[in-house]
Amino acid sequence: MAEQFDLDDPPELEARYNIAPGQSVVTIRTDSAGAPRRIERFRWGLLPPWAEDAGIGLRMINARSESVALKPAFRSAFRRRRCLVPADGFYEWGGAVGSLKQPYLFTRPDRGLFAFAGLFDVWHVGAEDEVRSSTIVTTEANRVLAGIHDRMPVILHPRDYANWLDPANDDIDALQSLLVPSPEAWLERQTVGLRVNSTRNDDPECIAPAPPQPRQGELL
DNA sequence: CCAGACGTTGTT
DNA sequence: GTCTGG
DNA sequence: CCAGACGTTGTT
DNA sequence: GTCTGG
Repeated sequence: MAEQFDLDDPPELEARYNIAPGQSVVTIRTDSAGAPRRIERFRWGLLPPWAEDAGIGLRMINARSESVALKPAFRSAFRRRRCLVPADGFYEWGGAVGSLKQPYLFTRPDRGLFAFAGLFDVWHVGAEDEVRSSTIVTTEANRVLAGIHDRMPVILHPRDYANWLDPANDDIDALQSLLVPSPEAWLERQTVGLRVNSTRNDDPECIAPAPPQPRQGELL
């Protein structure tokens, strides 16, 4: 689960529209400030070395910025194994629509890429095999999320990528100070269809605007 | 000291 | 591994 | 995160 | 309610 790519010969990464916890995400990290950055796929859901089974990771898909420096599950990864998780959108779920939840898509206004603050870890299975996994740091939501959800993933400013990635950076306070809600201008919100709620749907239709809701009294 | 947890989200 | 609770 | 299953004996 | 699968 640590497929690695050559940055001098960048791969065509398949587009994903609906990534479930436990599936792989693309990550960027580096061994040192001077070393080349690596693109790798890590399993989403942090598996600390002491995990007894891979199921632990499914409960570690996010790490709270407020406590990430102290929690046993994340502390060492926060100190020494930080990464970026590039994406051009994320979903959050708002109130119920009948028995289902309404998903919303958040993107940059220009639909460009951003980078989540991520952590990774290495879980050893026996002497040979290992699983590399990652988690995404969350923080208080900004106003673009208002009324939908009170948490959001941390989106790093590009000028902070190098500091975040440098494994030798041990300025915990400075690192922690990066884990804040993004400026509102970085994101816009769009209502998308309920098909996002099933991770079996992973295609461009997931990010299409939601079909208009027929209202009561309206003819079909 | 040993044993047991180690997490987030959202809900009641 | 490391922290918390007892 | 959300959706969907969650169970055994014994057989239409 | 809680666990599993995606």
